[in-house]
Amino acid sequence: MEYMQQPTPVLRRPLHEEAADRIRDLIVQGQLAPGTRLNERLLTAQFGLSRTPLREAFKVLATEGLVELLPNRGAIVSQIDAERLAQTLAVMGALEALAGEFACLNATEAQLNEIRALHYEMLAHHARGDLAGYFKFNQAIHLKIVKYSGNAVLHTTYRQMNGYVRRARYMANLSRERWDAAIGEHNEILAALGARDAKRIKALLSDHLAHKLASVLAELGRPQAKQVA
Amino acid sequence: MEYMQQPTPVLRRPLHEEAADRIRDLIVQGQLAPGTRLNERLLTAQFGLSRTPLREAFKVLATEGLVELLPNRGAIVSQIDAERLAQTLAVMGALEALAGEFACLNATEAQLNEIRALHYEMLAHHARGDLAGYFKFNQAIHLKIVKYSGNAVLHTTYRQMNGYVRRARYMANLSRERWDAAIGEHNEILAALGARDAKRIKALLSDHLAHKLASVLAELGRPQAKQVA
DNA sequence: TTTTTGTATTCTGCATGCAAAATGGAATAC
DNA sequence: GTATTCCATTTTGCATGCAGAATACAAAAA
Repeated sequence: MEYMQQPTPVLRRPLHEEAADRIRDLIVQGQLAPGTRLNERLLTAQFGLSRTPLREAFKVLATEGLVELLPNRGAIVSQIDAERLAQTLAVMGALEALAGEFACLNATEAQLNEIRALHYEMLAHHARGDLAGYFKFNQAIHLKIVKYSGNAVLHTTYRQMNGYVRRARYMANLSRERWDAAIGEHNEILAALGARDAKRIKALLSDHLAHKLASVLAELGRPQAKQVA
Repeated sequence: MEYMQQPTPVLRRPLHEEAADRIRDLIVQGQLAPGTRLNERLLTAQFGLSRTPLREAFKVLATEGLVELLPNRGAIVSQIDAERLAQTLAVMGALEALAGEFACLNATEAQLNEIRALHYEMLAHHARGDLAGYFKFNQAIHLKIVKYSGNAVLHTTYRQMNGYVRRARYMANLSRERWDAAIGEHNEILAALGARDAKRIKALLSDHLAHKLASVLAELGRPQAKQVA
């Protein structure tokens, strides 16, 4: 026979990937707080695998910046450093502005409608004063814009940085003014997307993320001297 | 006694880091061509370590995108995909434009002088028609600008992408016109840096990288349909 | 009490072992 | 000649073993 059997969809994923995904989720969701030690014995027992793939997962997560490897003292969940947070948000701003441009050019109408749906969900949560719900849909919108840019490198990079930033939970005391302003900005962003106005969306997203950064910096009390963010 | 002995500078680095660094260099320098299989037995023999840290290094390099892990078939040097290359260059453009702004604000005069020195070295190689020498100093200048932005996240991200891109060696047949134009752009960039003109350097770097991208796309024959780069 | 020292235990970093999968031919069938 | 089957060898993925570093903690000293 000369036909090929397609390589079995996903019979089994490598254990180190499985482990990395599970730990990553625990970290990003906040179940594993910054500074928490990642005890190998406990985690191998919890995940039902051996130390080898677990330790491989540690290395992957360290490369992503979610975990810190201390020589001879194992791995801890990386601390949320105010300066690094600010720097990351600055970079995310540039990335998302670029993503917005591409999304204007490449996104299908169906994809824009997905974003519109999320937008109205978000408005609903804002109207109710539900910050957590707002936050969730807000995140989803930003991620969709980046995804529909069609640039996979951009998407991967952005998501990784978002994983670091999400842990900060700085939104907890978002002021009402800033919240309302953000909603206004989102309305404009949606309009620009619908109009496929790349220049405008770039400017809007750039400003939107700059405001977000400013509000985070205010929250943190501007601990850094230089303006690298 | 209550004094602390400082934690020994670097008595020994973890083996997986050592291995990752060595393999990364081999890949970025082009000694290990895209598609090359990374045989564990050979590499452990060559590096004088066991499979465990070597395989950890593979996972790190896979996370960085330099290596691809094929289930049950080990690791290969990742292929240079034209689309991914274009997407990466687009992202690097946005990153470097941002870096330029920060560098204008943060770089010391001494740091600018370093960049000036590299610039003149580059001009010398251009004058001699030495493409390899030009390429080397051109790279160095761009990396310095990103470094002196003072944004470590930006720097790390940019360097990682640069590692992927460098392997393409697309500069091999840079046209004389484009080369001369690039030199002109670099002169302007240097002037804007010296003048600490953030707005201008952002525009200049954005254009400069867009031109670079265009020249690479021309080289590759524009294989992608959508404009995601 | 507070600090220091000694020691048992735990944990990490790396090497090695083992089963399953993949690879490379040689022999066979078409 | 080309394609298929079989088997030996290699290679991978993961588990386990072992030495040394780190940690915890009790006893001794200040």
